Amino acid sequence: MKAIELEKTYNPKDFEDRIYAQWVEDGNFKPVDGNEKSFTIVMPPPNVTGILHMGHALNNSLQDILARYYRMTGRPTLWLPGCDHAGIATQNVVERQLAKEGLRRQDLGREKFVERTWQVKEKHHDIIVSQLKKIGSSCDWSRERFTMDEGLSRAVRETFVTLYERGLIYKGLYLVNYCPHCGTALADDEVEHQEDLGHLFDINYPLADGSGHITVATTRPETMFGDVAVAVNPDDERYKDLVGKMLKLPLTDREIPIIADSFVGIEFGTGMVKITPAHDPNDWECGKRHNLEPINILNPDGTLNDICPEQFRGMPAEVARMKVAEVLKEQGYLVKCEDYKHEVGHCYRCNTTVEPYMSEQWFVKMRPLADKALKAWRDGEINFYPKRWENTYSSWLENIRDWCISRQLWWGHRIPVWYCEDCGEMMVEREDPCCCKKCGSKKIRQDNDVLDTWFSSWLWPFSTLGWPEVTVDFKKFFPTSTLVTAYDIIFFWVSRMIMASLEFTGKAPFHDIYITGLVRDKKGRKMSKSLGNGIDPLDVVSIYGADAMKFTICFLATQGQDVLVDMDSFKLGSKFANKIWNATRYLLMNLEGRNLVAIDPAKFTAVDKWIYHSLNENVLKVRNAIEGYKFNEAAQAVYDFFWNDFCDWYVEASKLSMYSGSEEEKDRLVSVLMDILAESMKMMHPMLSFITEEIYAKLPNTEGKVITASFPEYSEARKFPEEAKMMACMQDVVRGVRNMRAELGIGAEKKVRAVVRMDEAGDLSAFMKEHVDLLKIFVNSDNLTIDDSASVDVTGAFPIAGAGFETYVFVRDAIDVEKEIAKIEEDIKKTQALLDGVEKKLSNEKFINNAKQEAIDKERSKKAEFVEKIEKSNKHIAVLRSF
RNA sequence: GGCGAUAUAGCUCAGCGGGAGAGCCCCUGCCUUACACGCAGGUUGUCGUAGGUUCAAAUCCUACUGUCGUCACCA
Repeated sequence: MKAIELEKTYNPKDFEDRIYAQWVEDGNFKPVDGNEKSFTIVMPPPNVTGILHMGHALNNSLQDILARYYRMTGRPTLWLPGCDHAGIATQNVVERQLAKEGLRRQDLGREKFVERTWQVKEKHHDIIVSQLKKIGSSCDWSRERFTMDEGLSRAVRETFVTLYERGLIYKGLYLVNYCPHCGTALADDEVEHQEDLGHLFDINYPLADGSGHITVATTRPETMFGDVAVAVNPDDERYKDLVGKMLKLPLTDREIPIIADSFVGIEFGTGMVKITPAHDPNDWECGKRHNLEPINILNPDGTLNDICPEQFRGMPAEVARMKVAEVLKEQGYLVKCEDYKHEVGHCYRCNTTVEPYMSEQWFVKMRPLADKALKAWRDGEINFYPKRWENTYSSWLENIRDWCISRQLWWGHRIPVWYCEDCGEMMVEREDPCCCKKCGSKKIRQDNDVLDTWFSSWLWPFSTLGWPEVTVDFKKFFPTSTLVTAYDIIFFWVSRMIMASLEFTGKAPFHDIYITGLVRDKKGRKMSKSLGNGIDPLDVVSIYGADAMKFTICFLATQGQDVLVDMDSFKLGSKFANKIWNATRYLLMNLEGRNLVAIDPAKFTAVDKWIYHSLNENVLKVRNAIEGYKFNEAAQAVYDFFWNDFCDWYVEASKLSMYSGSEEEKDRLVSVLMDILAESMKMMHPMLSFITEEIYAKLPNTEGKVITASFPEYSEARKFPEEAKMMACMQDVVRGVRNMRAELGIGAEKKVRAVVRMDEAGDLSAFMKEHVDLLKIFVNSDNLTIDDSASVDVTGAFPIAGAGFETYVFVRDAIDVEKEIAKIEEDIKKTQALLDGVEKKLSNEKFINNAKQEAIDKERSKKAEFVEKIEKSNKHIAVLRSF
C-alpha cells in the first residue's frame, strides 16, 4: 500500500468543525437502540443570561467524556442539552439594556418587555449552542429543551396544581426576603450574607407614665416606626418590674408595651430589643407569639411609606437611617452611636441589601418533600462523588424551611391562579379558565406573579423527557444516570430535583452526582468579570483546540479539587495532542510498500507482548477511572501509555525491524503498530475526541468512526506479565548505560562496547539475546554481548548493577575512577539503609507474627535484592580500583 | 459560632496502611530523516506541628497551627 500523508503540523482548526458537523449529520449523538441499560445525563442548563465561561467548559467536558465513554461501551446513551430561562438574572440583563436607553420595564409594559426578553434569550441561546458545539459536546441536539418551552411549561403547571391539590402549596402574608432593586421576593437561599460595616445605635424610649426611660440598641433606627413593642428576657432581673408598662415611641404619638420573650439575650447590648415584626425575622416570630399586629413601614421599592412621619417618607431606608438618627439626636433620644460590623443579607443576583418585607406570597411546604429526599439518600439511591457533599445535602434538608416560589417579575412561568373580581373566588388551574367557576363571571384575572426559576429547573431530569406524559424517552432514559454539576447549586438545584422527582415520579432522578470543583485562576481566585481574570473557552479552543482543552481539564480534574488554570495550562493537552499527531504521521509514512496482515498473537515477540500487556492494563485503568469519576487518573493512564510506553519504547524499538527487518517481518510489525494505534484512538476518544476521529478515519485497519467504535475491553488474552517484567529489565540496562554515557560525557557519535552478564541462563537471558540488536541501538553500541556463562572477559570495563544481571561497558578512558567509586559508595549507603530497615522488620517477631504473608514475602525478596545490589556494588568498586 | 475540606518537590496537585509520584519549572547533552509542542540524562522532599493506634503510618485517630469553603447568625 501507499503511505498515508498527514499534514506536517497538528492543526486542530483544520478538522474540528468538519468532524463535529459530520457527527451531527450522521446522528452519532443520538442514542442507539438496544436492550443494554441506558446511560443518561441531562445537561445542567446554562442560563440564557450570557455566554459560557470556563466553569461550563469544565462541566461539559466531563459530561462529554462520560457520554462518549458509555456510548462506546454499547449502552444507549443520551446526553440531553438545554437552557434555563433564569428569571431574575435574565430580567436584570434586559432591564440593564433598557436603562441604557433611559427606559424602565414599566415603560414598555409587560407584553413588550417579555417579547424583548425572548429576543435576548434567543441571542444568548444561539451563542451558547455554538459554544457547546465548538468545545465538542456530544449532546443530542434533537432533544434540546428550554425551561420555558411548551412542554416544560405544561410540566410546571402540572406540578404547581398537583402540589396545591396535595396541600403542599399555600399562599399567605409572611415576612419574606425582598430585593428592592429587583423588586421581588427571594427564597431564603437566594440571600447571601456578607459582612457590612454599619452602626449600632442606643436609643432612649421614654416610659409613658413619665417615670423615666429605657434604652434599646438597634442597627436600623428607621424601622422604629414599625415598632410594636420592646422585649426583655423574662429572666432578666433588671427589667422584671418594667414588663407590662407602656413606652412612648419617639417621633410618633404611638405607645407600645414592654413584653417578655426568651429570645432576647440578657448579655447583648442593653438587654432590650425593639420589636418590629414587619422588618425583622426574629421580631416577626416574636410578634406572632405575642399577637402583635405588624406595621409595614416600607414601599415595595424600599422607601419609607406613609405610615412614617412626613419628613422621612419616600426616603430609601439607608438614607432614612441616618436622618432618623440625626433627628433622634437633636431631640435627645439618641444616646450612643458606634461603628458595628455585622452580616447583612444581599440579593444573589444584584447584590442589593435585602429587606425583610411583609407581603403576600406563594410557598411550597418543604418538610414532607425533604423527608422523602433524605430517605432516598439514606437508602443509598443517590451517591455523591466526592462523598463529603452528602453532609451538605443532608444538613440542608434536615433544616429546610418553606420555599417562597412567587416572584414579582415578568419573565418566567406565570402562576396558574386566577381570581374572580366579582365573587373573589380563587382558581388553581391546569388549563386557562375562561370564567369564574363559582359565579360564572368573566371578570377574572390571573395572578400577576411568576414562579421562581428553580420551580421549573427542579423538574429538569424528567420534564425534559416528556413528563407528565409517559413518553418513550421517559420510559427509556429515566431515571438518569449521572448529574455533573458544581457545588454552589446543591441547594438550589440538586436537592430540589431529588425532591420533585421523588414526589412526582417516585424515583430519584439520578444515581450518581459528580460535584466538580470551581475553575479558578493560577492564584486560586474565582474567575470573574470584575477581576478580569477570566478565560474564554473559545479563546482556548482557538489557540489550542478543543481536544487540548478537554484533555487538560480531564488531567486536572481531581475529585473534589478546584481547577486552577491560566492560558498556558492548556499547553499540556496541546503537547499531548501534538505528540499523538506526529507519532501517527510517522507510522502512516511507514505504510509505503507494506501489506497489512492479520494480527497473529502466536507470532508476537516479547516486546509485542509487553506493549499489548501495557495497553491492556491501561484500558482497565481508564475504564475504572471513568466509571469511578476519577478523570485525572484516566487522563494519566492514556498519557503514560501512549507517550511513555508506546512512543518512547515501542515505536523506537520498531525502528530496528522497520529499517532492517525482512519484508514479512515489516508487514507484520506495521500491522501490529496499526492495531495498537487504532486501539489507542478508541481508548483516548472520550478525552481527545476530534484528533482520534480524524486519525481513525485515516488508519488503514479501521472501518467506520471511532465515536461509534467499541471501547477496548480488558482481556485475559492480552496479559503478559512475564514479558512486562523482562521488558522492565531491558529498560534498566538501557537506562543504566545511557546514564553512564551522559555522566561520562560520551557523545552520540561514539559507539561503545558492552557486555550484559546475566546471573543465570533463563528466560530473562533468552529475552535479552532475542533483543540484542535492539539493545545495541538503544545504548548506541556496535559490540554488545549477552553473557550468561561469565565467559567474556570484562576486565577494565565499567560495571553497572542490575536485578539479575550486570552490565559492563568498555569505557576505561573516560572514567574518573575515584568519582565513580564515591558514587557507588553513596549508593551502597542508601541501599544499606534500606536493607537495615528490612532486616529490622524481618527480625521483629511481631512483624513475622502479624503481617500478611505476602508482605513478609515482599520484605524477603527486597532483602535479597538489596543484598545482591550491595554485593555487586562492592564487587564493582573492586573492579574500578583495579583499573 | 456550627459543620466541612485542605496542608506532599520551586509551582499546581496525584497517592491515602508495607521501598516518596505526575505535569510545569530547573540543570546537562542532543535539530538521531514523526515530533525542539521534541529526544536522552539529571537535581529537588524532617509528606504542616505534637501526640496516639499498629509489627508497620505521608496514608488511620486526637489535638494544635495555617489556609479555604459553607451554613447560621443577637437587636
